[in-house]
Amino acid sequence: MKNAEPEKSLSAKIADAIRTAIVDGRLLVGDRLPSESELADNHGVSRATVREALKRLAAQSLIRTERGAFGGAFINHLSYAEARAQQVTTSTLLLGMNAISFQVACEARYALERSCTPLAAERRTDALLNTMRSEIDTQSAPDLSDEAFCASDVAFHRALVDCAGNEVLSYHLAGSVEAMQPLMNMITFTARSRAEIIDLHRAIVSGLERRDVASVDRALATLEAYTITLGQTVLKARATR
Amino acid sequence: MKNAEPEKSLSAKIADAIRTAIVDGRLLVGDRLPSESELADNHGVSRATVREALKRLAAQSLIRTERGAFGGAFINHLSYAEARAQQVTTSTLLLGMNAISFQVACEARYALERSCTPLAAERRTDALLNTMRSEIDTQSAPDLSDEAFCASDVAFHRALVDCAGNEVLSYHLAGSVEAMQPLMNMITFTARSRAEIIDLHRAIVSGLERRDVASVDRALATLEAYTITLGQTVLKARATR
DNA sequence: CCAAAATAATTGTCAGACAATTAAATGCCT
DNA sequence: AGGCATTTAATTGTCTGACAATTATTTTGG
Repeated sequence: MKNAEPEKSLSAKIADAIRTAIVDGRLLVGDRLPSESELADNHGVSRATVREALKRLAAQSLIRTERGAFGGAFINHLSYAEARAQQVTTSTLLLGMNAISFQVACEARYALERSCTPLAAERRTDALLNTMRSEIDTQSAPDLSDEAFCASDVAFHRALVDCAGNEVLSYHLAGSVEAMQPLMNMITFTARSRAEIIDLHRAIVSGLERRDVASVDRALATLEAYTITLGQTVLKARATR
Repeated sequence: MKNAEPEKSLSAKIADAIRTAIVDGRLLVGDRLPSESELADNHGVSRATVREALKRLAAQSLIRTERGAFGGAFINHLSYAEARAQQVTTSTLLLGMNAISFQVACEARYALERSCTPLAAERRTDALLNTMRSEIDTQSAPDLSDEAFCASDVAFHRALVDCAGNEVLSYHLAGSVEAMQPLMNMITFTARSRAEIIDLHRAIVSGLERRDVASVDRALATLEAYTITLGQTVLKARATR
């Protein structure tokens, strides 16, 4: 039986070896890898090949490199911000490249978002409620562009998610909420539809304030249905164009 | 005001430029990038630098490269499998590196998982229910290792998530479910605790079969509470060791 | 003792070369 | 003309050696 694998390049193999060592815990945060020259000798390849492998790992935020004496490649501490950025990129591309129906994407996003309402109602802080109110104000400006409206919408929902007071949850939801933005940007929001959305946003804030889980959930369900309707309208208009 | 950025390398800048073009849709799936030599000329850098940039993009599955005449770097179609693999890696590392309490991770995971029960009850298929039953059988083997038990547990929950019949939802939940496995592997499952978990798994399958959302949700809530209890027991035992 | 300069280690970049791979073009034979 | 083998050209993969840039440490000079 021959090799079924599509013959990875040396740099890919070396990157895989190091990545596995990191994920398995054989290399710990802060550990320094050998210098590029040493790695090249160890693996019997040139320094250029080692560098390509290290750049692959750096692209995944697994390592960072420092120049100068006693510099080198260090196992990176993966912060929430980095992890979130990567997840948003991946999710955005996945949605953008796979001809996913607006409805399916929307369904997933609101299903996930509604999962945090019980925690959010319990733990919401005044600071986050104020953030949400401030975004509602932004959204109410009559001369706002559709893109700015969507951006504020994302900020509003991020604050909602953050209300759950669970960083891990916020991290996971970041991808599902932010990756929707390009799809949302395709929608032309009329004054009427903006008003509807803003009303629902107000209902969400009010529900959280009163710790009324059911009303928040209801508002989100209505928002989901309304958003899907808007999406379908856009698609229909586009089809007959 | 000086540059606040920590002086990115040329290869990072070039990678960023191409990545932005992909995310913004200026480069579409299947498009071919210029050859490495052309890119080097265009950007006024050496081929080695361009290659490092391309390897960064390849590490994120944004491009693939083909050798030979008319080969080159092509904008990759990001499949669900690739996106999921990346998300699992990122989530696993995030959980492994951030001293996240077992409780917080568990809370997030079950909150997300419970979000798909309504859809799962509505759309569950016989095939997936059988998968879940088969995993329950696996889990019931008395001589199963803890690791194998956890692996089967993950497979069970993946099937549950897939019941929702929404690929986007499955993708997002893959990270939260699979990234918990290393944490779960730290738990020593007694015969007693396995029996409890298996009973709850049976309740979940039965609830899905009857399309009884409330009973599935109840079983998941119980499972969450029980898992957190188990985790705390392990931590306590470890602290007094 | 302190500050300035030299030193050494290390990554970042470059230039040029050659090997390996692969699609297309060419040539040859029937 | 058609099919098969060979050549060609384009392109990525890898290697080598060099030099620039950066930075902690060491040395030197006052």
